[in-house]
Amino acid sequence: MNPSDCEKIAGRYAYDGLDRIIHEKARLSIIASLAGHSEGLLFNELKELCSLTDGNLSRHLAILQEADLVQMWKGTRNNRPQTLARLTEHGRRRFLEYVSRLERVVADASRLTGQSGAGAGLRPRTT
Amino acid sequence: MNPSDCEKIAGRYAYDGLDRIIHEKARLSIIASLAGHSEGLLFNELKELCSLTDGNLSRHLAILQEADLVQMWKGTRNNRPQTLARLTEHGRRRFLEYVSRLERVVADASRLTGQSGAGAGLRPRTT
DNA sequence: CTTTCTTACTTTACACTATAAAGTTAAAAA
DNA sequence: TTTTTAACTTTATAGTGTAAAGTAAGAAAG
Repeated sequence: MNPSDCEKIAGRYAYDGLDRIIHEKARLSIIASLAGHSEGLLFNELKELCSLTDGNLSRHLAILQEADLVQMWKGTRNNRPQTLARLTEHGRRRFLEYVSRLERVVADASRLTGQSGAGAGLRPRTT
Repeated sequence: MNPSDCEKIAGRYAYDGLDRIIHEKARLSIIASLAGHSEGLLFNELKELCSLTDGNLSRHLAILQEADLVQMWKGTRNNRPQTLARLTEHGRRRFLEYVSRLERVVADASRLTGQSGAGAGLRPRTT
């Protein structure tokens, strides 16, 4: 196959690998935070790092836990309940997979630079 | 500020710049396709490249047009109506901006490689 | 020439989901 | 013992992605 042909194959830009659960902005924040902190992060640390509200963070963590991407640990610090969140090994792998797909998006985008278009003689839509 | 401190600042992983309109998977597909084809793409070409249904593509194109990221041109080929979609200059800029934020996500992720965690002596949650 | 078929979309209705407001539990302070 | 604060959880809602149904117009068939 001619290399330039791959531009035309069906699904070339479908980005199937962009895992829905990870792709959501808030959860991407959470997972990226956790990826950089293998020892885990406390609920409030995550809240700050990701600029999320309590309820929002709680819901997304539940979704991530459900999907076995994140593991939650309950404990106490200074007689206060504390929740520690950590990436699971599965979550780590899924995230790395996700990122490798992201890299393709970025690579596709670099193709944009330095292109200029030519008009096709069609009239602009009126509706 | 110590470089290692930036890991802790509030909002460090909020990824505010991840434009909601572009971030959506289907629209990211569409925009990336268009970014690589400055001459524009026909409705059916986009449909194929992004593996989207007619209705789906139509809705997302309308949203992108509304946001002035994509421009639509109506014309005819072989006595058949044809719609050509193209990135606007504004859309091109917003996409490049978006991609530069994506690159940060990818950069953050590279930090993941080669880290191993240590347990914190907390018990696994039971609920 | 008019009926059916195909093409190229658009509109609509539904199911899903992200979000924040309200609720809960328990320790600490007053 | 009442109030306040901390640390979440649950719930209600508004918003959104998706596919099924709908539309318009040219082409083919009879």
